[in-house]
Amino acid sequence: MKAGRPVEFDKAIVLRSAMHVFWEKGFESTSLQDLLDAMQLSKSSFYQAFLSKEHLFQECISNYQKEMLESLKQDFTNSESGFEFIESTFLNIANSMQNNTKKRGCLIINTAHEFGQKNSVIASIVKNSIEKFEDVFIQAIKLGQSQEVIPKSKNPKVLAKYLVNNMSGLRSLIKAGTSRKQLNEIVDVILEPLITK
Amino acid sequence: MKAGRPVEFDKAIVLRSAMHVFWEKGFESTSLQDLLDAMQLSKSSFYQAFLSKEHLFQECISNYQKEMLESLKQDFTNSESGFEFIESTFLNIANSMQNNTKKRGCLIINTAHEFGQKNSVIASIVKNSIEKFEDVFIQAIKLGQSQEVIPKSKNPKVLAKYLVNNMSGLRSLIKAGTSRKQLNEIVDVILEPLITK
DNA sequence: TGATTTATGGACTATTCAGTCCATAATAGA
DNA sequence: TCTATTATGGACTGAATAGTCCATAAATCA
Repeated sequence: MKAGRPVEFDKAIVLRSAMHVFWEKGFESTSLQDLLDAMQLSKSSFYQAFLSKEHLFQECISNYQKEMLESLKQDFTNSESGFEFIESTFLNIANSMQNNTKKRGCLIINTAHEFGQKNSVIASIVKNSIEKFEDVFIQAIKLGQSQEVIPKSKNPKVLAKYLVNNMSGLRSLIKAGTSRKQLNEIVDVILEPLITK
Repeated sequence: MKAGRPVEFDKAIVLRSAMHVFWEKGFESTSLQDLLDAMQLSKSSFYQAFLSKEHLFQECISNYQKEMLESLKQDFTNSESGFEFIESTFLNIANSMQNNTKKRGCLIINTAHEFGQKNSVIASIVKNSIEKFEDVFIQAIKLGQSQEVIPKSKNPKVLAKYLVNNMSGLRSLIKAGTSRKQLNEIVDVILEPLITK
């Protein structure tokens, strides 16, 4: 029935390329040309496939969230201790700054900063993402409680939000140039409310 | 000896106007026209007085830092308890989100996010600012320790960095749309390491 | 008043921006 | 091979960008 010239690129691959550019430079500072170069697409193909820079961005942050969440869940599944999962998640962030590419921080948090509440579609993707991350922490905290490491008096939901708060904070401090050693010292304090009282 | 047409604007006043625009929109998304409108200046006067958009921005964030730091120090001076000063600082942030204008967050943290380490001049202003804020917290923690509220076993420098970390985190969560109630719950947890053990 | 000095308004430039459009290329099915 | 269909390259648009430049305005000093 239908026919037509076939697409010459793999959508998943070019989406990933675009995501990395946005992650590196943010939305506003990424020009269409930056995207076309990274994605190796002509303008026509770009607009045909992604409608606009903003639509593409939405796809990118949704993709990012999906990948990061899966990776976090995987780490959690592989971990036997609720507390140690949380601890290693934070240590990973603190030590990721040695890696230049990781100074980009978290695309979701970056987006929260760049967009705030200005764009409702993007704001809701951000909010939803944060809640998903929280959910993983909630499960880890509950596991830690059942393992008698985290006190049962603590409210898992509140603690999880506190953890997300500190994840965001670390991202900011990394961008501000805080040293790895200092970040690790901070992480020690961050974990205290999980085990005291 | 010298003469010449006198300047028709108050530099401090127009600087403050510019600062508010940058605070609201960030550096990149603020156009020169936005600035000229807010400052009520012609292009010539602008460039004569401020050299470039970037120079102006540097002046603005330096000014912001000065003002905020003075305000924080004032609060500290007016406070009798080291712990209560810290507590009320955090509660203020958590509750500031009701105010629309405060959703702008902290200009220094916003700048850390927007620039990262891309611009060394700006990066060093940001780093310096953060250290100044830390210093106030260090003093407050030491006061709290002498008042037997904060355990003397704690390292004031590390605790102060932890507090800055959480300040940044709160700014992010506010931008991401977290509710006031949730922010207040988070603050309760944030303060725990100051008083336990 | 006239000379000097500085500020200002606004025209101008060159670049970049996101996005459109169309002629053409490349395929599948008949 | 012919037709229908979709993808693509690249020219083009109009708006916005930061920044320059110069003639003129407005003041002081002599």
